[in-house]
Amino acid sequence: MNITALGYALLGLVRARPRTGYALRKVFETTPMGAFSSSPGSIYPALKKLVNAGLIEKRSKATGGSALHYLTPRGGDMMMAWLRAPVTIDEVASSIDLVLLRFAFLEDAGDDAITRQFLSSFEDAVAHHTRDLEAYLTGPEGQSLSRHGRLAVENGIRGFKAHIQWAAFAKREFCL
Amino acid sequence: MNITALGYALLGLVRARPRTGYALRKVFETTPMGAFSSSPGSIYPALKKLVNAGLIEKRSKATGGSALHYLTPRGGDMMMAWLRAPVTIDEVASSIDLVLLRFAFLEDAGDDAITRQFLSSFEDAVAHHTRDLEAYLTGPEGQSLSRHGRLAVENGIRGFKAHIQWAAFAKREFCL
DNA sequence: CCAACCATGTAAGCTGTTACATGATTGA
DNA sequence: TCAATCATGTAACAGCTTACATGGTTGG
Repeated sequence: MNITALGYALLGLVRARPRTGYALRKVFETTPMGAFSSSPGSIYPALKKLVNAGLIEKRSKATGGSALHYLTPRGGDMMMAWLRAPVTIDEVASSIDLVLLRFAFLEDAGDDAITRQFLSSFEDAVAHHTRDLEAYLTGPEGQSLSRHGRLAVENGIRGFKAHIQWAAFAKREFCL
Repeated sequence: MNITALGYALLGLVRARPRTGYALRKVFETTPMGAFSSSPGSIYPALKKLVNAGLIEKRSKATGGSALHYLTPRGGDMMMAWLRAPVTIDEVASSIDLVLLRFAFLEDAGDDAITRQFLSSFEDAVAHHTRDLEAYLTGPEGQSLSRHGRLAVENGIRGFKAHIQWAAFAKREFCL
Protein backbone atom coordinates (compact mmCIF):
# COMPACT_ATOMS: atom_id res chain seq x y z
CA MET A 1 0.00 0.00 0.00
CA ASN A 2 0.97 3.60 -0.57
CA ILE A 3 1.23 5.90 2.41
CA THR A 4 0.48 9.58 1.91
CA ALA A 5 1.97 12.54 3.75
CA LEU A 6 -1.06 12.64 6.02
CA GLY A 7 -0.66 8.90 6.60
CA TYR A 8 2.91 9.32 7.77
CA ALA A 9 1.88 12.20 9.99
CA LEU A 10 -0.74 10.00 11.65
CA LEU A 11 1.66 7.08 12.06
CA GLY A 12 4.26 9.33 13.64
CA LEU A 13 1.77 10.81 16.08
CA VAL A 14 0.36 7.49 17.30
CA ARG A 15 3.90 6.16 17.51
CA ALA A 16 4.83 8.93 19.90
CA ARG A 17 1.73 8.26 21.98
CA PRO A 18 -1.54 6.35 21.44
CA ARG A 19 -4.40 8.73 20.80
CA THR A 20 -8.07 8.95 19.92
CA GLY A 21 -9.05 10.06 16.44
CA TYR A 22 -10.23 13.32 17.86
CA ALA A 23 -6.92 13.96 19.61
CA LEU A 24 -5.14 13.41 16.31
CA ARG A 25 -7.47 15.85 14.61
CA LYS A 26 -6.71 18.45 17.28
CA VAL A 27 -3.00 18.22 16.58
CA PHE A 28 -3.59 19.27 12.99
CA GLU A 29 -5.89 22.04 14.11
CA THR A 30 -3.61 23.57 16.71
CA THR A 31 -0.01 23.01 15.64
CA PRO A 32 2.14 23.75 12.58
CA MET A 33 1.47 20.16 11.53
CA GLY A 34 -1.84 21.54 10.32
CA ALA A 35 -0.12 21.96 6.98
CA PHE A 36 -0.67 18.25 6.40
CA SER A 37 -4.41 18.21 6.77
CA SER A 38 -7.54 20.17 7.17
CA SER A 39 -10.60 18.54 8.59
CA PRO A 40 -12.21 15.29 9.73
CA GLY A 41 -13.07 14.54 6.13
CA SER A 42 -9.47 13.68 5.45
CA ILE A 43 -8.24 12.43 8.81
CA TYR A 44 -10.80 9.77 9.67
CA PRO A 45 -10.67 8.05 6.28
CA ALA A 46 -6.87 8.13 6.30
CA LEU A 47 -6.85 6.66 9.78
CA LYS A 48 -9.22 3.89 8.77
CA LYS A 49 -7.04 3.06 5.79
CA LEU A 50 -4.03 2.62 8.06
CA VAL A 51 -6.07 0.39 10.37
CA ASN A 52 -7.18 -1.73 7.41
CA ALA A 53 -3.57 -2.00 6.29
CA GLY A 54 -2.61 -3.34 9.70
CA LEU A 55 -0.28 -0.48 10.55
CA ILE A 56 -2.47 0.97 13.28
CA GLU A 57 -4.75 -0.80 15.73
CA LYS A 58 -7.78 0.76 17.35
CA ARG A 59 -8.26 -0.61 20.86
CA SER A 60 -10.90 0.33 23.41
CA LYS A 61 -9.73 1.01 26.92
CA ALA A 62 -11.01 -1.34 29.62
CA THR A 63 -11.75 1.71 31.75
CA GLY A 64 -14.19 3.03 29.16
CA GLY A 65 -13.79 6.26 27.27
CA SER A 66 -12.86 6.59 23.63
CA ALA A 67 -10.78 4.00 21.81
CA LEU A 68 -7.10 4.71 21.34
CA HIS A 69 -5.03 4.09 18.23
CA TYR A 70 -1.79 2.13 18.63
CA LEU A 71 1.01 1.54 16.22
CA THR A 72 1.31 -2.18 15.34
CA PRO A 73 4.69 -3.94 14.95
CA ARG A 74 4.23 -3.82 11.18
CA GLY A 75 3.49 -0.11 11.45
CA GLY A 76 6.61 0.33 13.52
CA ASP A 77 8.73 -1.45 10.91
CA MET A 78 7.29 0.69 8.17
CA MET A 79 7.99 3.89 10.12
CA MET A 80 11.52 2.83 10.88
CA ALA A 81 12.24 2.14 7.22
CA TRP A 82 10.77 5.49 6.25
CA LEU A 83 12.62 7.41 8.93
CA ARG A 84 15.98 5.87 8.12
CA ALA A 85 15.88 6.19 4.35
CA PRO A 86 18.43 8.68 3.01
CA VAL A 87 17.06 12.02 1.80
CA THR A 88 16.91 12.22 -1.99
CA ILE A 89 17.13 15.22 -4.29
CA ASP A 90 13.65 14.58 -5.65
CA GLU A 91 12.16 14.65 -2.18
CA VAL A 92 13.87 17.93 -1.46
CA ALA A 93 12.70 19.46 -4.72
CA SER A 94 9.09 18.38 -4.56
CA SER A 95 8.10 17.78 -0.95
CA ILE A 96 10.55 19.20 1.51
CA ASP A 97 7.82 19.56 4.12
CA LEU A 98 7.51 15.80 4.21
CA VAL A 99 11.26 15.52 4.69
CA LEU A 100 11.05 17.83 7.68
CA LEU A 101 8.17 15.81 9.07
CA ARG A 102 10.44 12.80 8.85
CA PHE A 103 13.07 14.66 10.82
CA ALA A 104 10.55 15.69 13.46
CA PHE A 105 9.66 12.03 14.03
CA LEU A 106 13.27 10.86 14.09
CA GLU A 107 13.37 11.08 17.87
CA ASP A 108 13.51 7.56 19.31
CA ALA A 109 14.33 6.02 15.94
CA GLY A 110 17.80 5.20 17.13
CA ASP A 111 20.73 7.03 18.58
CA ASP A 112 22.10 10.43 17.56
CA ALA A 113 24.19 8.77 14.85
CA ILE A 114 21.00 8.14 12.86
CA THR A 115 20.07 11.79 13.19
CA ARG A 116 23.50 12.89 12.00
CA GLN A 117 23.23 10.55 9.01
CA PHE A 118 19.88 12.05 8.19
CA LEU A 119 21.19 15.59 8.46
CA SER A 120 24.19 14.80 6.28
CA SER A 121 22.11 13.31 3.49
CA PHE A 122 19.68 16.21 3.87
CA GLU A 123 22.52 18.68 3.50
CA ASP A 124 23.84 16.87 0.43
CA ALA A 125 20.48 16.66 -1.28
CA VAL A 126 19.60 20.29 -0.59
CA ALA A 127 23.04 21.51 -1.67
CA HIS A 128 22.74 19.54 -4.89
CA HIS A 129 19.33 20.96 -5.66
CA THR A 130 20.49 24.45 -4.83
CA ARG A 131 23.33 24.11 -7.32
CA ASP A 132 20.80 22.95 -9.93
CA LEU A 133 18.72 26.07 -9.34
CA GLU A 134 21.77 28.32 -9.53
CA ALA A 135 22.87 26.62 -12.74
CA TYR A 136 19.43 27.21 -14.19
CA LEU A 137 19.57 30.86 -13.23
CA THR A 138 22.99 31.53 -14.72
CA GLY A 139 22.37 29.31 -17.76
CA PRO A 140 20.69 30.31 -21.03
CA GLU A 141 17.19 29.53 -19.75
CA GLY A 142 17.66 31.72 -16.71
CA GLN A 143 19.09 34.62 -18.67
CA SER A 144 15.90 34.88 -20.70
CA LEU A 145 13.70 35.10 -17.62
CA SER A 146 11.88 38.26 -16.71
CA ARG A 147 13.15 40.24 -13.75
CA HIS A 148 10.26 38.92 -11.67
CA GLY A 149 10.90 35.36 -12.77
CA ARG A 150 14.55 35.63 -11.89
CA LEU A 151 13.71 37.01 -8.47
CA ALA A 152 11.24 34.20 -7.83
CA VAL A 153 13.96 31.62 -8.53
CA GLU A 154 16.30 33.65 -6.37
CA ASN A 155 13.78 33.33 -3.58
CA GLY A 156 13.84 29.56 -3.93
CA ILE A 157 17.63 29.50 -3.79
CA ARG A 158 17.68 31.60 -0.63
CA GLY A 159 15.14 29.28 0.96
CA PHE A 160 17.26 26.23 0.27
CA LYS A 161 20.37 27.97 1.54
CA ALA A 162 18.50 28.62 4.78
CA HIS A 163 17.82 24.88 4.94
CA ILE A 164 21.53 24.16 4.59
CA GLN A 165 22.38 26.56 7.38
CA TRP A 166 19.70 25.02 9.53
CA ALA A 167 21.21 21.58 8.95
CA ALA A 168 24.58 22.82 10.19
CA PHE A 169 22.90 24.35 13.22
CA ALA A 170 20.98 21.15 13.93
CA LYS A 171 24.13 19.06 13.65
CA ARG A 172 25.75 21.19 16.34
CA GLU A 173 22.77 20.40 18.57
CA PHE A 174 23.72 16.75 18.22
CA CYS A 175 27.31 17.52 19.12
CA LEU A 176 29.08 16.97 15.86
CA MET B 1 -15.14 28.16 -11.62
CA ASN B 2 -12.21 27.35 -9.36
CA ILE B 3 -8.70 27.75 -10.69
CA THR B 4 -6.00 25.48 -9.33
CA ALA B 5 -2.30 26.22 -8.95
CA LEU B 6 -1.62 24.44 -12.22
CA GLY B 7 -4.38 26.46 -13.85
CA TYR B 8 -2.78 29.74 -12.80
CA ALA B 9 0.58 28.53 -14.01
CA LEU B 10 -0.91 27.79 -17.43
CA LEU B 11 -2.72 31.12 -17.58
CA GLY B 12 0.45 32.99 -16.71
CA LEU B 13 2.48 31.18 -19.32
CA VAL B 14 0.05 31.75 -22.19
CA ARG B 15 -0.31 35.34 -21.06
CA ALA B 16 3.41 35.87 -21.46
CA ARG B 17 3.33 34.28 -24.89
CA PRO B 18 0.84 32.09 -26.84
CA ARG B 19 2.02 28.47 -26.89
CA THR B 20 1.07 24.99 -27.99
CA GLY B 21 0.05 22.47 -25.37
CA TYR B 22 3.31 20.68 -25.89
CA ALA B 23 5.34 23.84 -25.35
CA LEU B 24 3.52 24.38 -22.07
CA ARG B 25 4.28 20.82 -21.04
CA LYS B 26 7.95 21.38 -21.79
CA VAL B 27 8.09 24.35 -19.45
CA PHE B 28 7.05 22.15 -16.56
CA GLU B 29 9.54 19.51 -17.58
CA THR B 30 12.55 21.78 -17.89
CA THR B 31 12.18 24.65 -15.44
CA PRO B 32 11.64 25.05 -11.69
CA MET B 33 7.97 25.55 -12.53
CA GLY B 34 7.91 21.77 -12.75
CA ALA B 35 6.86 21.84 -9.10
CA PHE B 36 3.36 22.67 -10.28
CA SER B 37 2.83 19.67 -12.49
CA SER B 38 4.11 16.36 -13.65
CA SER B 39 2.90 14.93 -16.90
CA PRO B 40 0.46 15.29 -19.79
CA GLY B 41 -2.17 13.56 -17.70
CA SER B 42 -2.58 16.71 -15.67
CA ILE B 43 -1.70 19.46 -18.13
CA TYR B 44 -3.96 18.67 -21.06
CA PRO B 45 -7.10 18.24 -18.95
CA ALA B 46 -6.32 21.42 -17.02
CA LEU B 47 -5.80 23.28 -20.26
CA LYS B 48 -9.06 22.02 -21.71
CA LYS B 49 -10.87 23.11 -18.57
CA LEU B 50 -9.54 26.64 -18.97
CA VAL B 51 -10.61 26.65 -22.61
CA ASN B 52 -14.11 25.49 -21.63
CA ALA B 53 -14.25 28.22 -19.02
CA GLY B 54 -13.46 30.81 -21.70
CA LEU B 55 -10.20 31.95 -20.14
CA ILE B 56 -8.00 30.52 -22.86
CA GLU B 57 -8.66 30.20 -26.57
CA LYS B 58 -7.06 27.58 -28.81
CA ARG B 59 -6.55 28.98 -32.30
CA SER B 60 -4.95 27.27 -35.30
CA LYS B 61 -2.38 29.24 -37.22
CA ALA B 62 -3.25 30.03 -40.84
CA THR B 63 0.28 28.97 -41.76
CA GLY B 64 -0.34 25.46 -40.44
CA GLY B 65 1.50 23.87 -37.58
CA SER B 66 0.10 23.21 -34.13
CA ALA B 67 -2.62 25.33 -32.64
CA LEU B 68 -1.58 28.00 -30.14
CA HIS B 69 -3.32 28.89 -26.90
CA TYR B 70 -4.18 32.54 -26.29
CA LEU B 71 -5.39 34.31 -23.18
CA THR B 72 -8.90 35.70 -23.68
CA PRO B 73 -9.98 39.10 -22.32
CA ARG B 74 -11.86 37.31 -19.55
CA GLY B 75 -8.74 35.29 -18.80
CA GLY B 76 -6.76 38.52 -18.66
CA ASP B 77 -9.20 40.06 -16.20
CA MET B 78 -9.04 37.00 -13.99
CA MET B 79 -5.25 37.02 -14.01
CA MET B 80 -5.11 40.70 -13.19
CA ALA B 81 -7.42 40.25 -10.22
CA TRP B 82 -5.36 37.32 -8.99
CA LEU B 83 -2.05 39.11 -9.44
CA ARG B 84 -3.13 42.26 -7.65
CA ALA B 85 -4.80 40.67 -4.64
CA PRO B 86 -2.95 41.34 -1.41
CA VAL B 87 -0.99 38.44 0.06
CA THR B 88 -2.77 36.86 3.03
CA ILE B 89 -1.37 35.02 6.03
CA ASP B 90 -3.24 31.86 5.08
CA GLU B 91 -1.69 31.82 1.63
CA VAL B 92 1.75 32.21 3.14
CA ALA B 93 1.16 29.44 5.64
CA SER B 94 -0.33 26.89 3.29
CA SER B 95 0.81 27.59 -0.26
CA ILE B 96 3.72 29.97 -0.41
CA ASP B 97 4.85 28.46 -3.71
CA LEU B 98 1.69 29.74 -5.30
CA VAL B 99 2.38 33.20 -3.88
CA LEU B 100 5.81 33.16 -5.48
CA LEU B 101 4.28 32.04 -8.77
CA ARG B 102 2.07 35.08 -8.52
CA PHE B 103 5.09 37.28 -8.07
CA ALA B 104 6.84 35.68 -11.04
CA PHE B 105 3.89 36.61 -13.25
CA LEU B 106 3.59 40.13 -11.90
CA GLU B 107 5.72 41.49 -14.73
CA ASP B 108 3.50 43.52 -17.07
CA ALA B 109 0.67 43.62 -14.58
CA GLY B 110 1.21 47.30 -14.01
CA ASP B 111 4.03 49.56 -12.97
CA ASP B 112 6.60 48.99 -10.26
CA ALA B 113 4.21 50.43 -7.70
CA ILE B 114 2.11 47.28 -8.00
CA THR B 115 5.18 45.15 -7.39
CA ARG B 116 6.10 47.19 -4.34
CA GLN B 117 2.58 46.81 -2.98
CA PHE B 118 2.81 43.08 -3.49
CA LEU B 119 6.16 42.88 -1.76
CA SER B 120 4.94 44.93 1.18
CA SER B 121 1.89 42.77 1.76
CA PHE B 122 4.07 39.69 1.29
CA GLU B 123 6.48 40.96 3.92
CA ASP B 124 3.64 41.70 6.33
CA ALA B 125 1.99 38.33 5.88
CA VAL B 126 5.22 36.37 6.21
CA ALA B 127 6.33 38.38 9.25
CA HIS B 128 2.99 37.77 10.90
CA HIS B 129 3.15 34.06 10.27
CA THR B 130 6.73 33.93 11.50
CA ARG B 131 5.69 35.55 14.75
CA ASP B 132 2.93 32.94 15.08
CA LEU B 133 5.47 30.14 14.71
CA GLU B 134 7.82 31.75 17.21
CA ALA B 135 4.98 32.19 19.67
CA TYR B 136 4.11 28.53 19.26
CA LEU B 137 7.70 27.53 19.92
CA THR B 138 8.12 29.63 23.06
CA GLY B 139 4.60 28.87 24.31
CA PRO B 140 3.48 25.89 26.39
CA GLU B 141 2.86 23.70 23.29
CA GLY B 142 6.32 24.32 21.97
CA GLN B 143 8.02 23.65 25.29
CA SER B 144 6.64 20.14 25.34
CA LEU B 145 7.98 19.31 21.88
CA SER B 146 10.77 16.82 21.39
CA ARG B 147 14.17 18.18 20.43
CA HIS B 148 13.57 17.03 16.87
CA GLY B 149 10.15 18.60 16.75
CA ARG B 150 11.49 21.88 18.04
CA LEU B 151 14.22 21.86 15.43
CA ALA B 152 11.72 21.16 12.67
CA VAL B 153 9.70 24.22 13.66
CA GLU B 154 12.94 26.17 13.90
CA ASN B 155 13.61 25.17 10.31
CA GLY B 156 10.27 26.62 9.27
CA ILE B 157 10.99 29.88 11.07
CA ARG B 158 14.37 30.21 9.38
CA GLY B 159 12.77 29.59 5.99
CA PHE B 160 10.23 32.34 6.52
CA LYS B 161 12.90 34.73 7.73
CA ALA B 162 14.75 34.06 4.49
CA HIS B 163 11.56 35.05 2.67
CA ILE B 164 11.46 38.33 4.57
CA GLN B 165 15.06 39.09 3.68
CA TRP B 166 14.36 38.24 0.08
CA ALA B 167 11.44 40.67 0.05
CA ALA B 168 13.73 43.47 1.25
CA PHE B 169 16.26 42.54 -1.42
CA ALA B 170 13.58 42.45 -4.12
CA LYS B 171 12.26 45.84 -3.05
CA ARG B 172 15.69 47.33 -3.56
CA GLU B 173 15.60 45.93 -7.10
CA PHE B 174 12.55 48.07 -7.68
CA CYS B 175 14.28 51.14 -6.33
CA LEU B 176 12.53 51.68 -3.05
C1' DC C 1 -29.97 25.42 30.02
C1' DC C 2 -27.12 26.49 26.48
C1' DA C 3 -22.85 26.97 24.26
C1' DA C 4 -18.77 24.84 23.55
C1' DC C 5 -16.32 21.01 22.99
C1' DC C 6 -15.77 15.79 22.58
C1' DA C 7 -16.07 12.27 19.10
C1' DT C 8 -16.85 10.11 14.63
C1' DG C 9 -18.06 9.74 10.59
C1' DT C 10 -20.40 9.99 5.23
C1' DA C 11 -21.01 11.77 0.38
C1' DA C 12 -20.27 14.52 -3.77
C1' DG C 13 -17.10 16.44 -6.52
C1' DC C 14 -12.74 17.75 -8.21
C1' DT C 15 -7.82 17.14 -9.10
C1' DG C 16 -3.80 14.97 -9.73
C1' DT C 17 -0.99 10.60 -10.58
C1' DT C 18 0.25 6.76 -13.28
C1' DA C 19 0.12 4.31 -17.10
C1' DC C 20 -1.20 3.57 -21.53
C1' DA C 21 -2.02 4.86 -26.47
C1' DT C 22 -1.45 6.98 -30.96
C1' DG C 23 0.59 9.07 -34.85
C1' DA C 24 3.65 12.66 -37.30
C1' DT C 25 8.11 14.53 -38.09
C1' DT C 26 13.07 14.95 -38.08
C1' DG C 27 17.96 14.26 -37.59
C1' DA C 28 21.83 10.82 -37.69
C1' DT D 1 15.70 3.32 -40.96
C1' DC D 2 15.43 4.02 -36.38
C1' DA D 3 15.46 6.65 -32.30
C1' DA D 4 14.14 10.82 -30.50
C1' DT D 5 11.19 14.39 -30.21
C1' DC D 6 6.81 16.73 -31.41
C1' DA D 7 2.02 16.58 -30.24
C1' DT D 8 -2.20 15.20 -27.90
C1' DG D 9 -4.73 12.83 -25.50
C1' DT D 10 -7.70 8.82 -22.42
C1' DA D 11 -8.79 5.79 -18.37
C1' DA D 12 -8.40 3.92 -13.79
C1' DC D 13 -7.54 5.08 -9.39
C1' DA D 14 -6.55 7.45 -5.19
C1' DG D 15 -6.70 11.40 -2.36
C1' DC D 16 -8.23 15.71 -0.53
C1' DT D 17 -11.80 19.49 0.16
C1' DT D 18 -16.16 20.94 1.46
C1' DA D 19 -20.15 20.31 3.41
C1' DC D 20 -23.26 17.81 5.94
C1' DA D 21 -24.84 14.78 9.81
C1' DT D 22 -25.15 12.87 14.43
C1' DG D 23 -25.03 12.45 19.30
C1' DG D 24 -22.73 12.74 24.04
C1' DT D 25 -20.63 15.53 27.74
C1' DT D 26 -19.30 19.43 30.52
C1' DG D 27 -18.67 24.05 32.40
C1' DG D 28 -20.65 28.55 33.37
